[in-house]
Amino acid sequence: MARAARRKATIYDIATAAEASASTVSLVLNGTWARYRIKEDTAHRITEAAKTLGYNVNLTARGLRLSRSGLAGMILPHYRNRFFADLAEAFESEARQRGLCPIVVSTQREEAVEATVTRTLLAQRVEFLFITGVPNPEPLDRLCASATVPCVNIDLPGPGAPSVVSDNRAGARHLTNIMMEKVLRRGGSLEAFLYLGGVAGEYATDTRVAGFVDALRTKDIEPGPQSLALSGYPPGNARDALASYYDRHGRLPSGLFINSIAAFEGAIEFASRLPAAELEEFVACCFDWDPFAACLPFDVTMLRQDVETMMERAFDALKPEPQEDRPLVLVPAVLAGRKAAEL
Amino acid sequence: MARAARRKATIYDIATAAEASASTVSLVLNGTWARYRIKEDTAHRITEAAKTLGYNVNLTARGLRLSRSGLAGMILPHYRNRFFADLAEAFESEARQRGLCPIVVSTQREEAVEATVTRTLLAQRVEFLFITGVPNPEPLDRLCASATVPCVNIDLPGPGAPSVVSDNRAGARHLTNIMMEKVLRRGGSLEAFLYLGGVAGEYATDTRVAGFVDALRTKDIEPGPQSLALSGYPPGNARDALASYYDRHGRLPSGLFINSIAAFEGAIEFASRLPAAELEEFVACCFDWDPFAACLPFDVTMLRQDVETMMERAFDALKPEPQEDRPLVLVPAVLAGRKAAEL
DNA sequence: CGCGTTTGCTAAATAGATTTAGCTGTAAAA
DNA sequence: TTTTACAGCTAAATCTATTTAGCAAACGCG
Repeated sequence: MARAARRKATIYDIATAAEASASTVSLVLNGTWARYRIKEDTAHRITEAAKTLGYNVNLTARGLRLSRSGLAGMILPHYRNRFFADLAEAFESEARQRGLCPIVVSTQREEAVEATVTRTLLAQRVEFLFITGVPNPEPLDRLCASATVPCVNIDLPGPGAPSVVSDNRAGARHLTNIMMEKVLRRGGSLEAFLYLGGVAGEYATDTRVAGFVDALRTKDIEPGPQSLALSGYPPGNARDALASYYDRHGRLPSGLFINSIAAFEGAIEFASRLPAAELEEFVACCFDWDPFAACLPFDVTMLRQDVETMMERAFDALKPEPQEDRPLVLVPAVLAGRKAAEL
Repeated sequence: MARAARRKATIYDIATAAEASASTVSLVLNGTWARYRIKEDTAHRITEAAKTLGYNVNLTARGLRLSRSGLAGMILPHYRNRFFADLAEAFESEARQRGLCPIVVSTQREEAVEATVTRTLLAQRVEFLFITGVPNPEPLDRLCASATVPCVNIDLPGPGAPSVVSDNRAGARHLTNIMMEKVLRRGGSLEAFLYLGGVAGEYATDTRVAGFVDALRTKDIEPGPQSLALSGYPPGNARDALASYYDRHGRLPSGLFINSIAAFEGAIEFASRLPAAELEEFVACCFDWDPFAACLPFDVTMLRQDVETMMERAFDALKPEPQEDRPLVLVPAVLAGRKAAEL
């Protein structure tokens, strides 16, 4: 216990202990010793010494020598919903399978943070960077390009790098179709549909709205601007937008398309204050999944984005041959949760 | 555009471009040049060259030289609930404020993963490691100790390192008191309380159960083993445990104490299949918060663990003087969400 | 002029690993 | 006979940034 807080052991310490050179230690510890025909006895002495000294390789030194950090970077807005949480975990799992150490950093959707975090990750020499949920990834793509670090845009695409996104349009169409069917079966009106949340001009929102409109048009309904409440990300905005709709119409929409889970938080904040009877009269859907949201006391259909496949595609996009022919990869989303089973 | 994919610029490239030595470049780029009386003109030439070459410091090289990686490590089970998600974000924010790059890695509650991830982070030379949600952190604490890397146990404590946890007992007592009051006001029975979820023998569960028991005893009720369904973490287990209680008693418990959000997921899976009337007859609480869970169609009180304060305390525990006098820091949890406002 | 100080900068050591070239001698292949 | 392969290992170069010791020129002062 005497001098417990001494320096960490290095290959030089092992070399001394095992009476060999540092190079030999390196070769042995890297398992390349067979190729370099080092005597089994020597190898054994070295591994023993390493164990005794509690040796742990210094990846900083290795990284410097090899110009490979062994780090895989990803930035995302936050972890507070299942989409990003699952995305982060899928990323970690894929990175680890490839022998890389994942670094995931959240940026709270702040442009300044996005830029500084990207710069830091590039300075840490991450071997590539996944950029998730950034409305305009182009400046970040440029930063990566100037550092010659490959990157992929996820969820929100950009022209500066290969991009992987959910098939928003098809998914939204599907969700809307399901809502329409349900409303028709109840004898409700398709005219009173509302799209809630998201940001106009942003790829994900625009493509989902397009799918929503696609579906309604098949029933000869042309949703006007009053059917679109693109209130942004903050839950409070969605709550207020829904409250305002309720005030204007004296009731909830017959079909509510919720852009994403953040808007859902706001919607439910308002809706849960209404009498139970009113909730039974409407149908909702959300382009995201959450286990609790799926159990709320009204009819809600949720779509789960296929984050595992998205991650696989993102790693594919890193491969040597740049797939110039398909810089934008669409991944279908899947129905999820309790209500999905009933369909 | 000719030779775009060349090597990244180093201080040597800048030295060549600015006709100075690498040392001067380093001094200038680190802002220490005033102290080393380097001419303003030289400094200017160097910063210009750095900008032109798109220089970005190599933190791997710096880390090797300084024996400081600038990395802050944390492991946690997953990101899929607000507790861990918020913890991760609080950690990132605190780490960044200290000029460190946060590395958070999830371990899926698998011991093997916990060990290998810890080893990897130590090899990356993180400056310290926060160990979160690990039932038995001791082996990991030992790994850190043998690498002379400070660590802190969070959420689940251990004797091997300073620990920071929520004040589970006081929080559980508080929640139970609230439930008892509500049940009494409704004229219900305090005998039919159930504690659901958690793992017997695990610190968090045991201390929460203790608080639950504390509160009931003040009303002269001694909860027996039939009042404790410590079904573990998987939501499915909690669902089945609650279903089994329902089968045996023909109704839900009058007061349901849910150990954590994971068990809540299972509970709601079962409960949401019951008729609405049954849900109105019972009261629940949970030692965790979730925005959707708080809006479910029955009376639920949620406690939010104060992750921001927990993180502050964890960083405090890193300070030079080891606070041997209080190796276990208790952080009070706070009532949260919609129902909290009604109290 | 001589001695000491200040200015402005650089050479060299250092951090901990990886990898290539090479040491010396023998035996097999060309 | 010459070349090559092999044995088992090590010295030395390399990766990039930091930091200290110290050099040369200019300057000050009596």
